[in-house]
Amino acid sequence: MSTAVRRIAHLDMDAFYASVELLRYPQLKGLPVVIGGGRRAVDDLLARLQVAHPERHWTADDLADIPVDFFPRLRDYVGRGVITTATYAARQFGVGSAMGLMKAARLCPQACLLPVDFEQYRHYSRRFKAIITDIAPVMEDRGVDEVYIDFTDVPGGQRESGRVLARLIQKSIFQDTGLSCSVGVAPNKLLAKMASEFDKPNGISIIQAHEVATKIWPLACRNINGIGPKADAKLKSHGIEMIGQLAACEPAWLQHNFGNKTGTWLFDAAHGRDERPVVTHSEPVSMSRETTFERDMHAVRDKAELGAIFTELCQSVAADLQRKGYVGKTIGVKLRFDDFKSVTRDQTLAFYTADASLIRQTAGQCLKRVPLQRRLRLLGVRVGSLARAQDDAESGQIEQPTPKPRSHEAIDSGAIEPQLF
DNA sequence: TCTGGGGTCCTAGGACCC
DNA sequence: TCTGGGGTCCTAGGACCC
Repeated sequence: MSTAVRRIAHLDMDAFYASVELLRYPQLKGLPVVIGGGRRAVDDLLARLQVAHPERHWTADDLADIPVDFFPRLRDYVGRGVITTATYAARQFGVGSAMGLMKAARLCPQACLLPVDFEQYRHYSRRFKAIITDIAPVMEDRGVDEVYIDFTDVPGGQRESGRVLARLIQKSIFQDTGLSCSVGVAPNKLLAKMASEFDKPNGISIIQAHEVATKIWPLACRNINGIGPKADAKLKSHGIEMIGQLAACEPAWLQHNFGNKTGTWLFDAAHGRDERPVVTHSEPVSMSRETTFERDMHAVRDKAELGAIFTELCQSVAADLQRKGYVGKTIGVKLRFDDFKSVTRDQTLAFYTADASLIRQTAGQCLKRVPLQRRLRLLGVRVGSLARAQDDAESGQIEQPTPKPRSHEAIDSGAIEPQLF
């Protein structure tokens, strides 16, 4: 087998959505630009255009023709959207991903606001990934703007500890798309991911196995992919702020305080140990659709509107399943209330389906098990326990009539009210 | 001025079966 | 009648990631 040193790269596109938008609107280069707001931002934008240029009827398809001086500004936005991404110029103002647009508007009112165009981002995503696999075929998809690449057995993958190959990939992507990315190369995914953050944008960073103490231990624990806000806060409550401190903990103490599995993982991660392979293919586990309403909805007063949205969500999930060739048998709903608390309910059928009306019917049963006193801000529909549609047909498990739910005290007792759907 | 949408994985309790 | 474990499936919630 290979005697080569294991070298894993993590490649992260730089401000991906924003950079794609700047390809389309180069006149915005260097200006603070924020992307987000969803459908609402598109509608606002079109409304502005319609007022400014009434001689033409503007639709979402016309956005590429938007006149330079009519980019909407953050200060004009009203609504409950969040920022999906922001250009580096906008980040200077403290504006960033997941921040509410209203808050961002106070920090940087002059920032341009662009609607999210996932079609376009997916297009560029496919392009840069195709360039990578042409050069280095063992690639793991980590979403629209990130991948892991196994350099170990790629010709040239060992030169300068991977730097030469990283540079080649970086250049090839830029030449084809005009987009830049940052790459980290290390002995494993955990370290590679951290390395790619070291020199952004357009950087290449190498971490060698012996450099964990010097390059990783001085970093905050939060930099470990997998330590989120909760785990970080808990570590801090024990006085553990830096990865070096985590590495110095007794494994037994970590296991006692964080559970066997997490404790072991924390210790290994702090020492830069990670044996996970680069996974080139994976099957989806679930598909879902959800929507946050423009305003909080009342189960009774907005019954008709909610019902229509609910049906639409079921139809969307069904369409997604059918388009991608999957069927599922666990149907579920998700609700978020005005106090931001969420609940889920699901039900597993005795057979697989991708049928919109059956999903709607089953999801409706789930919904009946949720107390609906509070107002709703979000409704979602999920289908899990997926199987490929063909496999399912071959095994003769295609839709059968009556779904057989397990015991449902709440439904049977009729205790839940007000009832909907 | 509150906080999107689409996912994965883990935990934990209960049902149910052997 | 009382006593076990072990294994799997289902459900609900939560942490985390992009």
